[in-house]
Amino acid sequence: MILKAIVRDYTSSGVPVGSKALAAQLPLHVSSATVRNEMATLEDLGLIAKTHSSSGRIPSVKGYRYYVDHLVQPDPIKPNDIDIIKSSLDGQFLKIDEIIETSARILSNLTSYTAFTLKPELKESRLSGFRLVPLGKRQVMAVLVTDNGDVESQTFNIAPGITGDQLEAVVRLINDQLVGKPLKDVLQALETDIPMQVTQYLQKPEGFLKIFGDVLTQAAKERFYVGGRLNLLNFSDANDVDELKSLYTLMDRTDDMASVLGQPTDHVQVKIGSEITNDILKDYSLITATYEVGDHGKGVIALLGPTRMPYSRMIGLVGAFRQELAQRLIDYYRYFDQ
Amino acid sequence: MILKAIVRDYTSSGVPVGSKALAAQLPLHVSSATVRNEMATLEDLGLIAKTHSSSGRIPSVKGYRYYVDHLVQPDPIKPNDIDIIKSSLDGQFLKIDEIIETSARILSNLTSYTAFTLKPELKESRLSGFRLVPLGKRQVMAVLVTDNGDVESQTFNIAPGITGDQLEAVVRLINDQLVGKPLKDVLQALETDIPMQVTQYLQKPEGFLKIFGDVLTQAAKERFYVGGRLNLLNFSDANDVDELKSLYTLMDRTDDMASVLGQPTDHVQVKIGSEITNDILKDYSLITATYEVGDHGKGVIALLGPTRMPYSRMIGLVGAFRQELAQRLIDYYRYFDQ
DNA sequence: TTTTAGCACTCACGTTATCCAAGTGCTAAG
DNA sequence: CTTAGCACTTGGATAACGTGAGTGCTAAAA
Repeated sequence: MILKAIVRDYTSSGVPVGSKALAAQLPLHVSSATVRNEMATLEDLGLIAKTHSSSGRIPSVKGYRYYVDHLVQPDPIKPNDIDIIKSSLDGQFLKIDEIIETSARILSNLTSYTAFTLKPELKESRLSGFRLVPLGKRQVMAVLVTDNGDVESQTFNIAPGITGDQLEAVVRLINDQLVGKPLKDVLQALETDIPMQVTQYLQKPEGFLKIFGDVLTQAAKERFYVGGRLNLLNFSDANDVDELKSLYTLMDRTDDMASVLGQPTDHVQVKIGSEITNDILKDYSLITATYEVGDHGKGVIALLGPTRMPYSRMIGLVGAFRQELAQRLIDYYRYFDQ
Repeated sequence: MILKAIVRDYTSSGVPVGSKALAAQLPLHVSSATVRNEMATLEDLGLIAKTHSSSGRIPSVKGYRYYVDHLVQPDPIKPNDIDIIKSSLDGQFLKIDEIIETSARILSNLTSYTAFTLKPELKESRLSGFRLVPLGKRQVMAVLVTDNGDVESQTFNIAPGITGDQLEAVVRLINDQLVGKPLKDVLQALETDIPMQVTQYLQKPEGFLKIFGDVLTQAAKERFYVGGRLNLLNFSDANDVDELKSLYTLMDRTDDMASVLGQPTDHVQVKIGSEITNDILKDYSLITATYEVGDHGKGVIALLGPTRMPYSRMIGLVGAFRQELAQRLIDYYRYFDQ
């Protein structure tokens, strides 16, 4: 009960909490001396710590962990919040990416933290088609489609002397050889076999290979959205510019972030401080959750905030949001699939 | 001479400069008392100011202005810098946008400030083609091309019940009625005539209209790139989070930034502090320059830094860069145009 | 055995005092 | 017109001090 009160107090006030204030607030009426004794025990257990020898206590990572695992009860979501979520997700979306991106924004607005969303994915995607669409005299658009329904495109200019026939031959080559293969394999083929084969049709294949590689890596990337980047400025207690910089840099490295999020196993999962694999985030906490979209796979939402975040509220919020989002996406697919 | 020395000193040290240090440094050998007298005059003229009653002097906006207009001589660019520029621009680019984007990055790296680049433009662009490319069962890609060579595309899902014929009819409608018109006019037509006409072919035209509107506004936007956003953290002396936030927000508002940059008339132009139209930037300085790409129009590069930036170096750098970039683009066009 | 009152002790933090270096304006002499 | 001299101002760094919130420990009470 005391640990719970300490966590609640500290996360809401940010000030180390002392025995007296605690005693006054507890449902039990015991004196501050009693509380002090208990606190000493909690400290021995490593659940709380002092900032200096005569300060109040703050929860340690272990303390937060225990709180989250055994004590916290998620706040029921406020009607107001659920309204905001519902109405924000209510728009007319013509592609899932829009919904996912909007989700990151909603979640960050609601919490004043930074939110991440990953598009639902069935499995590792495979190449299902590649095309070159001529647009003008020299302009061509490369379009790549995966079996997950992701589309990636890039326009580029082609060097003079290359004919439409040549391009068609190359496109045929790609489609014949690579359709159906996982993108990873295709990327690898691009390093090995493909260049040689393309030389049959193009004298200088570099341009084409570059563009093909670009759309390919683009498509192979996780569909990853960030909302509320600027909120980092609020709660990054460090005025340390360098730390902020590396944080921002990290958030733009899709791969790193994807590995930080991992594939959460639980519905809602909390990683606290040093539990996060990435060192840069060792003073933050991360709430991750999956959302499942029927047979269209599952995605991830996540929330990054200070270690001393109000967990009960945030866990409740993320829990509610994952359900709303899943529902919204199921509706989306129901409409377009049929 | 004294003003010049004050600006040079202050921009490099950041500390208000006093009469004694100044006297020691000047090519003339006069005493500090003399310098003090002159400084009093400069202050009366409003060219320099004190931070407090017994402090050294710092240049005022007016002082910087005078310095930039009459005293500064741009540093010749360092061989090292020119190498960096040349080699960074030397890559294999298949589209101008890549070059422009890279430029922003180079410029920001070189200066540790924040850089902006605008793609060269001939004039206001006009719609030169619109297409819908079917990709899968329900997926369609909308592609819009302007006469400036800009391509904008979006994929989206179409509601069941819409046939290929219907879409083709709509595409024909768009192309018949709107090709050749300035994008602005097209955007306006989208508010007025078009919706009604589209209803002839689609019962629920909202989806299509949304996507068409999206690619259209996207294409109508200035092609605008920012490099070194994070550098703002270095020199924003304000630890004021809110100010930083509004700065970042501003930089993402393409329209606002475009209006801040204006269409510079001179080759290299300097706007200091409150001279910048936007209030948020009143404590910063902006160096803008145009670069001309033969008959492919002209673009803008810009550098945002603190008011106390080393102008001579920055002006020299931007001047050199605009030429390198122009040359690089001319080469680019020469290769792909022929 | 558990709880409590009492008390000496610790430490961060805000306030105040003090000193110092760097600078200024002004006056009178060169 | 320039300069030496001097009294005066100011921000910033450092130390001294008091205060309040908190602690641990001991001994008495429950």
